[in-house]
Amino acid sequence: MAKELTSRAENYSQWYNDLVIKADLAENSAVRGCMVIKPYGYAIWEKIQSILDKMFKDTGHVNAYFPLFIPKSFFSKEADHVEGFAKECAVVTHYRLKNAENGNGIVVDESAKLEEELIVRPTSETIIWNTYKNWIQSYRDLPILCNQWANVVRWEMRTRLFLRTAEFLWQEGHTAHATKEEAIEETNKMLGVYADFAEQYLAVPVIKGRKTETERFAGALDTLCIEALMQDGKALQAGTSHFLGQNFAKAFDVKYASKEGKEEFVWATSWGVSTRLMGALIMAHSDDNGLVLPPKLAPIQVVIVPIYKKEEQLKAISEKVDTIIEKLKAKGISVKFDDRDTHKPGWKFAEYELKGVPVRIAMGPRDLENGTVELARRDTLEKQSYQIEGIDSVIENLLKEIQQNIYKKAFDFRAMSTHEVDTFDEFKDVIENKGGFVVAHWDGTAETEEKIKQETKATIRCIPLDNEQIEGKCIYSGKPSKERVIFAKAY
RNA sequence: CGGGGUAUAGCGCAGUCCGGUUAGCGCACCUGCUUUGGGAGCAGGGGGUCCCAGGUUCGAAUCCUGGUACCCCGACCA
Repeated sequence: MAKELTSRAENYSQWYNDLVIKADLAENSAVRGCMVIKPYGYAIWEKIQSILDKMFKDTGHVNAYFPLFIPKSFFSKEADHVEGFAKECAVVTHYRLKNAENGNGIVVDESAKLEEELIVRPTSETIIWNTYKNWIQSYRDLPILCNQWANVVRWEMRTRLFLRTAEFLWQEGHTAHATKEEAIEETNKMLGVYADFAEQYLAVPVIKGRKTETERFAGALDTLCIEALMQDGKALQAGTSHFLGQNFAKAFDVKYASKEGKEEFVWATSWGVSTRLMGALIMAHSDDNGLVLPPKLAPIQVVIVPIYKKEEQLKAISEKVDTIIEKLKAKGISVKFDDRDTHKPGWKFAEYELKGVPVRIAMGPRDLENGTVELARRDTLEKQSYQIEGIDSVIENLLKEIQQNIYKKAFDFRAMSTHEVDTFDEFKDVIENKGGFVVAHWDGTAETEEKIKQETKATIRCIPLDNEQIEGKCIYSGKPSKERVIFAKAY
């Protein structure tokens, strides 16, 4: 399988696509640019959802739901916002079909044209702020801390499973605050939640940073992000948290009466992560044997494969396995006993490796005699025999160790793939030949950023939040710079 | 929207240039026997609108005309 995955893969993106499909995560749908998330892939998404949802609630947020369709007029109220999204919107123009007069199938009924077109949401700021207008009168109504789990549609030119699909699943938080300070604090807080999630659950190290003006969200005053590095040396924006200032409050006329009795515009934030996180998960950890899932997100943490010749052997194995399953479940570990006789053990081994199951238990006649099982860990592919007695604790610890090891591996890879450069020649060389994060001085202008992008295809991923302030010279213009920023080619 | 490519079984492909047996191969699928500690072996079997429409021809997967869909590279983007 390893050979099959790589030999057919002409490049990294082909490898990625093969992996997604073979690991049974997702496939292209009949609809252009959309994907079908298959049960195994969706189980991972559900894990991501449930953990994030708890983190949101622990930070005082509640869930709500807003409409899929946005009247066109709403959408155009914030100038930057419409500018940023206009080119990728799906538009609903009619509400009825009819039989074609020539008897050839179904056509759009032209008499059912909508007075005002509806936009399928590419993001929900406008419809939500139009709603918040009715919810907010006084400082007593603030803050509003809402999140919604939803699908959105962005009519992208080019798509790739999980990384960029025309329709994707995400969560979008939309908060309203009385003061600028509070909104900025919220923006930072949620970026922290995302970073914690990425590092502790996805086991993907991320850099918390600030987008440059050109990379900023359409309509935001400040966009914070977490940037991750994939194994092919390209960067992936894994989540964003925006400080929207009063832009949307002004566009939708959302004011509140302050304690002092003054009328003030509300301050806003929005933040989101999407099914793209699954792309990050896949590209950060997988190897040629398939997916490598961090135990905290694996739908199946332990799979048990019996090895037997006769029915009696399977029976004997099943009895032993039952007690192991019980103990594991008592520790909250999800376990699957695959006793199908339609596939051979070797086939199952390969299959569960492809699916990234962190720990595999094999039990055969040899083990029955010795009172042992064989444990195999997915991250290192190492195998070792253990006594059945106390195996639940061994596995519990092993899962923790795998979680840490996967993170460490990704962390070391990023450290190894991060290069500081001081000249543009060096910069071009690293971007071209090594990839990864390139840390360099930049003069702070959009012109320089644009020129570097045109010449190298590398963009400024972010300006790290905790960035050390060191004087230097811009690698491109030679003008003074007060800090280094992170460049990379990105997905 | 520019440049390139592809369309043949569930998947991956050969055949097309140079028209001519019953359209073929690998994987997958079904049956049987032997197997089962790393994707088993042998034997047999099923499965086709050769993208669509028209044309040329005794004869078209193959040639001609028109259309459609998808993929890759750019531009755009979470």
